[in-house]
Amino acid sequence: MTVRTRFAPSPTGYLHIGGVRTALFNWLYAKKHGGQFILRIDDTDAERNRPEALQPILDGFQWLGITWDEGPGIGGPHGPYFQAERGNLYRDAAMKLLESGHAYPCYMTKDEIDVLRKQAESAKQSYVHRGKDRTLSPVDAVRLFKEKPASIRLKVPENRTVVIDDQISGKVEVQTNTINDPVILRSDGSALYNFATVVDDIALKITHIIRAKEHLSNTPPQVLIYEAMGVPPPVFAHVPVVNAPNSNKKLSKRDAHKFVTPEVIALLRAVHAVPADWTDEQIKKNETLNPVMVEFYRVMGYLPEGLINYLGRLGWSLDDKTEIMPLETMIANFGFDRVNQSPASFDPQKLLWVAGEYAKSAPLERKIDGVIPILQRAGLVGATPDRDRIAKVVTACGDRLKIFADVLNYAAFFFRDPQYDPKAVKQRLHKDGMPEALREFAEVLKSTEPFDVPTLEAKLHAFSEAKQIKGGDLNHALRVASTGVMVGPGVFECLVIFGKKETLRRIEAAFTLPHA
RNA sequence: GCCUCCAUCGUCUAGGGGCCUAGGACAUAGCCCUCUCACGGCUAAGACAGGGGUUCAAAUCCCCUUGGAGGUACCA
Repeated sequence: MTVRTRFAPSPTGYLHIGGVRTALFNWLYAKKHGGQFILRIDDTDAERNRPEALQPILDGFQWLGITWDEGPGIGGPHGPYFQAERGNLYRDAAMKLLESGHAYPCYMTKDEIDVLRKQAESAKQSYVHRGKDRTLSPVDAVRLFKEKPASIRLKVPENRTVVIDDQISGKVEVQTNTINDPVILRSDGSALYNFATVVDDIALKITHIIRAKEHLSNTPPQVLIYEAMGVPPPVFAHVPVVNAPNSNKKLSKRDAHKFVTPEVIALLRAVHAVPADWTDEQIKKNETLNPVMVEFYRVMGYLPEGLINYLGRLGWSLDDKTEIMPLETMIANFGFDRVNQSPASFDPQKLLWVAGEYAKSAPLERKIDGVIPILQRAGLVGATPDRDRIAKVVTACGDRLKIFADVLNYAAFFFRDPQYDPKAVKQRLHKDGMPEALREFAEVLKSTEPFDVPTLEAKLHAFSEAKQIKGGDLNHALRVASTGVMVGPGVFECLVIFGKKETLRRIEAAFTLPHA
């Protein structure tokens, strides 16, 4: 039997980090066993879903390389893959359960149920719903339902223990006496999640249900539905949830705005991810550009493999020391035995480190491609950028580029005039004797040939030795004069990229800077 | 309230009775490298929630307490 796993996102317009991690585990498990990964769209909740909100989710998966074997865009033998289009299947399944005596139409009103619930509460007992119509014979139930439609509830068997052999949580036992007769079909004929998901998982021949731990308590009623439908339940694996950074609270969409800190806002503005005239409040309200969503990392220039690697290691481990591993290793070794039982906090700092590790080994062309849109958004290069020059800049930046947005921190001055940092000017450029030394060294630069790193380096050494000044000081002054800031790639690398003429122009311009 | 699940450094984790005076990684601090920053190297600090058992031996098994999470919907 081939392994079939699935992920069922709601089309909400954005892809949540926690959801991606769950999807990834499903995908890894399917890949590892040569099976299929299915994407099913959970769009039954009409109020919450907007049809146009599906594309960003598909785009997110595509960016990450999480491919699906059946689902939106490609179809498959068990479609449709949109739950909203499967309503009749749910109704048919519910009718079958009615006919087989596993379900009943519940004619009790909300008020009646409330009275019972209150009674139970005042007696300090928990209320477990058992509709009074559950004793109807199947024939009567069907007849009655046809005459007078109502919600349909599953008949939960009495005095039994439902055992779930969860691949991650272990054996979980629940007494049926604590489970309400769940509504499986609303009085308007639409299906409830617990029912729709089981009907679909059966139809799609899902063999392994890998989902977030929060669904563990949904599982016993679902197992009962499988039973009522006469189908053996699939294997369950409930993955612990992803918590917010440094927190023991679930990373949720609801709290997403909390992660849009002043630093994040500054970051988003820096990479021009949001229109310049947006207020902080508007940025906070934006749902997609938020550190809880994958789109944020795409915009900031994270390598998708890095995100995958990080997410794969969140709640799962290969061994006692491996942090960075190629996807093939992850696929070859993924298993429930090494998935943790407790929640894991999402750590943006560690993600950044992982991203940096991937950036180190990324091919130059990839980095150029990654950096261009960011430079374009910042208005630093045009529609047809000079790839050769960007290649030089990216090479000069080296390991400093952990994410592509870093290009703005380290290399913006290559694409515009220096913006002089007052502190740098004061400390480095206007240090005692430096302006004079720099002026003399500029003369040396004029005659420097070839204008390359070794020659420049040798000239500076010779000059500072002859003038009895610290090479470092001259170096710093040269950096500030030509780049405006204290940090960046090696000075000589910068000068070579500028070229002699531009270098001299920048130094000359720096002499006009006022003293503090 | 009731039901279910969870509990090792700030964070991600290794650990499934003796290899543990608890290992690795991120972050933090210091030193080294160095023209700055980043990278790299070295070092430091930092955890078995508490209490009972079981055992010659417990981070590891059992129980209780505490803490946390999720559920308890004609939400998903």
